[in-house]
Amino acid sequence: MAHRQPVIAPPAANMPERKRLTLKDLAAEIDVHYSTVSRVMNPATRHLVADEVAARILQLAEQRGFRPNRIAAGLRTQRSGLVGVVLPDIANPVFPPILAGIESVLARDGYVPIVVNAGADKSRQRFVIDQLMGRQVEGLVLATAERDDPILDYCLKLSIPVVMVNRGEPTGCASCVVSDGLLAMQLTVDHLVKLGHRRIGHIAGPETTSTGQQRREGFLQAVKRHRLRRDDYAVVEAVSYSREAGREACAELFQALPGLTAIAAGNDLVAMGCYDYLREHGIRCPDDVSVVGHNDMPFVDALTPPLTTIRIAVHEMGEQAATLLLKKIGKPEAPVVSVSLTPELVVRGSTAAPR
Amino acid sequence: MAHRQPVIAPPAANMPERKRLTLKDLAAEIDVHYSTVSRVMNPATRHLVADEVAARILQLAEQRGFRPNRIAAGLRTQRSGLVGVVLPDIANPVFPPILAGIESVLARDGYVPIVVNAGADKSRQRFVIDQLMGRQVEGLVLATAERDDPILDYCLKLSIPVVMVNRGEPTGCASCVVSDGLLAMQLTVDHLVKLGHRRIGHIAGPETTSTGQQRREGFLQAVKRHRLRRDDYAVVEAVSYSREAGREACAELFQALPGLTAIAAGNDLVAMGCYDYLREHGIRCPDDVSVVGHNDMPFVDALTPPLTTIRIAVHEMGEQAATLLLKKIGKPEAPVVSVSLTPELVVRGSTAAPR
DNA sequence: CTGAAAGCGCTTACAG
DNA sequence: CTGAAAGCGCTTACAG
Repeated sequence: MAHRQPVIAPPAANMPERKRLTLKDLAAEIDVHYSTVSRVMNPATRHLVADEVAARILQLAEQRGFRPNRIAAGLRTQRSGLVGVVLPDIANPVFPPILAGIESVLARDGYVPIVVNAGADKSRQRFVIDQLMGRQVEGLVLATAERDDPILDYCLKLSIPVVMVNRGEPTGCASCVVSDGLLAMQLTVDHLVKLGHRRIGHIAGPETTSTGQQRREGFLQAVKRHRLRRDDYAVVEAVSYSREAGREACAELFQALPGLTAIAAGNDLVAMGCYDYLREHGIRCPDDVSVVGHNDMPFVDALTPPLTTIRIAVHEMGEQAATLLLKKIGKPEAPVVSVSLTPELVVRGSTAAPR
Repeated sequence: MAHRQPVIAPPAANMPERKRLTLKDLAAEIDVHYSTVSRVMNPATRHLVADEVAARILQLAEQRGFRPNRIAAGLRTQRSGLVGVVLPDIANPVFPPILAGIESVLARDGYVPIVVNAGADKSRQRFVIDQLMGRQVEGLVLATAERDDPILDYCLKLSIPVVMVNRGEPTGCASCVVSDGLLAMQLTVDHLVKLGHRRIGHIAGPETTSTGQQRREGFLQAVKRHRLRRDDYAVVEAVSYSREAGREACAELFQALPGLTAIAAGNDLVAMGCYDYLREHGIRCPDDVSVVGHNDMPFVDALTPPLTTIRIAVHEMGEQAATLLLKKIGKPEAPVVSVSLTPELVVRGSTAAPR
């Protein structure tokens, strides 16, 4: 039912058919050269102009609502003020806050992000990056990184500043900012063990992602540190970070580790898949099995039971990524830096002592 | 714990320190005029060039990875290929899919969105729009619209193509695409009445939003159509679309309409606030009170009980908005159009017959 | 079919 | 302190 309503008023013939103003337009009005106006509009060169003249120009510009054309300026200065942000899937709730973080620090330096949803397909990602390059972005934030990602090589070959966010790449060829997955799993397992659990499964994220790998590693380190016996823990891999994959992996995990009392899920979506499985099989959480998530997505506190999970510093992640990128843009020989943000365990209702 | 790792390899001195290629660079290599290369790079003018020459140029361009500078082209053609998207809050889960929808249709025409998080403050929104204007955006998608929004006037004065999304503005000065709130509430109340409810409350969104207003209106129409008695329904207003405001408004509603058996919430967040209130007061849902949300946000099916709600065509909303905007950009005298998308009731576990 | 030229709106040495 | 000029990388009439 898409109903249309007709035009209310015909386009007024005398509408302010304003061609956008230019330096020349303003200059003509005050009878100075347009280069003078240019100097005044840029705070950094303003001091080159007599105060009185500058004031007059500024006032006129304000009054006319003049905004210098950044595209023209960018062409001349070879700086577009644009940064590309490549996302695998904007609908994933981790990304909005990361984006907000990125945007907030870019804005401080007059940069603006172009956000593109590139999906998981590498050739599509490459296409999208080409587009971005055509638009003269000065740098790229990649949230799509995988192990041995060809896209990263591609960017490096393009010699464009890049930073990876959320997922890293262990090669040290480009900066990245991630949440510390080793520590996260450490916190998770510590919590579970302290509650008394001795038989714990982990549902890992895909091995192609750095997060999946690192959390798996962290889990393994943690159970060993607690001297769990080989046959008292197990890891299965979810084919993707999704609820459905979580449900399936949960079934597998019960096969692999019968009698388990706790699950460390690869992320919150996977944890929700565990909830689904448990409910279907009449297994109560946390009474029979405890579940811990990862990410602290919005509203996981409203699940039943409220999900115990790892909170990652997602806004901060975006800020750091943008900061690093800006630094790299300003100084291409800036060192490659790998930032690892400290996560935090949020204990809610999905974990309890085993029976 | 932000640990830094040193540079792995020093920047190779012989790195492809590639200045970005230009038309002239390519032209020089094949010994044609750069205007010829320009004609070839643009599919629309390609036919002007001899096939053999065109093929050679295309091949070289491909080989060199040449991407024409869209900034320069934009300056020359006065078309930036940029569209601004102004969001009140990107963290709100309605927006990501809208954004995805917008982006997908923009991409078809070679446009790209610049997304800015402008918050709810009008002067900040104006600032952000000024920024976007400076970047020569060709049009604006506003997701921030309110009743009598001064920002809309501002855009109109700027005479830049605008379309509003998610929230509308009844003045008919600019196109908008929204979900049909009247129908939504109709569906909601029909469902509740059919279950046997006769004492129904509505928690409306803020009156400053078109959605809040329209849904309230829809609720009122629907209860009247069902001939509910004046004292068998009530409306209270939540100060914002948030869980906390929902919880507070829910308390008020129980004051205003004691013995109510069903709540039509202004949106899912508000519905979650109702869940909170009910739980705190030992009122069971749906046994004692049924709750219906609005939006079908991700994961509300995982709440306990799974939320009955109104699904809005959120991706489609973005697509339509972008389509309308592109049309307006191409033809400024295009009529103002108001698109209203049909919502759908999704029945889950939070509604049942009253006891 | 191809080249030469003008110009989009800026910035920024270079003179004066 | 201000002006005049060149040039960023394109597109597109205009000639030929």
